[in-house]
Amino acid sequence: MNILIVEDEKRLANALKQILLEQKYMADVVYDGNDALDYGLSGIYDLIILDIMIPYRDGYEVAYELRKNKIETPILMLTAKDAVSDKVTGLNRGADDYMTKPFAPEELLARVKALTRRRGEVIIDEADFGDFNFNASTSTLTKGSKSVHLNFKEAEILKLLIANRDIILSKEDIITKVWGYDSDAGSNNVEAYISFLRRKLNFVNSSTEIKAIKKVGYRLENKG
Amino acid sequence: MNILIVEDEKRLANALKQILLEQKYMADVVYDGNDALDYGLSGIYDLIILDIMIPYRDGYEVAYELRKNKIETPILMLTAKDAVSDKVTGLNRGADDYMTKPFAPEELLARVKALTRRRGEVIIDEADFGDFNFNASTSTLTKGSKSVHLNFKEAEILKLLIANRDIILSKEDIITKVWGYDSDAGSNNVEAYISFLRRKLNFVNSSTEIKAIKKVGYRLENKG
DNA sequence: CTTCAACTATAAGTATGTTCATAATAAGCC
DNA sequence: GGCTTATTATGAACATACTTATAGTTGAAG
Repeated sequence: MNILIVEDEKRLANALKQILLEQKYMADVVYDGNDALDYGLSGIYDLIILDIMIPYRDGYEVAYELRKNKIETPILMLTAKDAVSDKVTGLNRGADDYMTKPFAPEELLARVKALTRRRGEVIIDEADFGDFNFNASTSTLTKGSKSVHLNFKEAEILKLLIANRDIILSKEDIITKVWGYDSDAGSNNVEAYISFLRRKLNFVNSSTEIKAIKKVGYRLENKG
Repeated sequence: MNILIVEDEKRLANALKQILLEQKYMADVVYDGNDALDYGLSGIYDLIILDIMIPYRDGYEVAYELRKNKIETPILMLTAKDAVSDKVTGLNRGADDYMTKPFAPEELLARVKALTRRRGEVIIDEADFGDFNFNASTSTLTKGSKSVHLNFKEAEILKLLIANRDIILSKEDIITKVWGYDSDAGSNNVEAYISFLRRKLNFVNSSTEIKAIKKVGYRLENKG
């Protein structure tokens, strides 16, 4: 899956690329409207993430030109939170969706997923690890007949741990991915949630453990 | 858009049909697994909402048979909340998504929308009424440079009011659609939220009013 | 044994949703 | 028009869920 990121703020552009690469998307980055148009017109992308406030041509114009040239690539527009939104109202008619900055990585990924979903593709977001099952669409952690509901942050962290079962996740990783790239959450926030998660894993009698590797991070481990 | 509802609990089946018809979907209802298969095999549906616990053949079997017969219609499975979910884990591989009962109409509609979305179709959920703009994907109510965030219930009610701009919505309607078909919320719940909404409309200096029609319901009105 | 990272209980903060009591308002009646 | 009554409006209290912050405890490595 190929994604074009159009964003002049380098820090954000890199963060976006990072987030997408980790989810096995391919991502290219350009920093202004002219390049955006060049790259976009190639038609090789499955999605274009397009900031509105960019040099040379703004996002609206890029979207408009692409559509005029019969490029049907889905466009996810990014707007600043304080931007006057009636401008948006009338103008973003080339976009398929948009979101306001700043945003949490998960929100971005959900939208990217929706926009790149192919007909017939399964939505169910259910994962197994060790002896438990985690249903992301209902945020329910189950083992046998026991279930608990996970709240948002617990669920995000558990999903991360499951997705990265083979590598050790650092607290910084977790903060960046769950709290957001510009969050100021501290490491203890992560520790607290890890603690909540362990309690719930324990509650459903799972034999899976969240192992802490000192000074490095966390990893799921399946004792059994 | 054609939807097949497979649900033996009549009350729920009717509620589902109601909800869908109001959103301009076409909906047929059948009450058991045999009929589900007959109807489903016709291939005329864009979506099948399939309860698991139904007479003759359960939902899993229906889904499996459909897929075996090359029917690619998206399937949204319904499960009871207390159903043992590891059964689900292994078996629902014919389904595209599923949700647990009971659910709020909006959750259903969101999933239906996702499953029936066509490539290139716009997701942006933004509505204008009178002088304000409401962005459903960020739950933001805006007029000019002023914005407020609406919480879930406020947003749902406002969406309802906008969508039904020409008719008067009764409190019962609102309860059914926002709180759910089996909710026991009272009319004052609605009144309270209407009050919150008016305060927020006022905060952004909108000249739009939520007009109360005594003994009947509410309607948006655009003074200006 | 000491030290530092990790752990966890608990409290405080924030957002949301519900309920209750009372105030305001409109409609019907004299 | 005033009076009565039913309905709606609203502030405040209450309840709950989630998140963050504080601080003391535990435990492993050196």
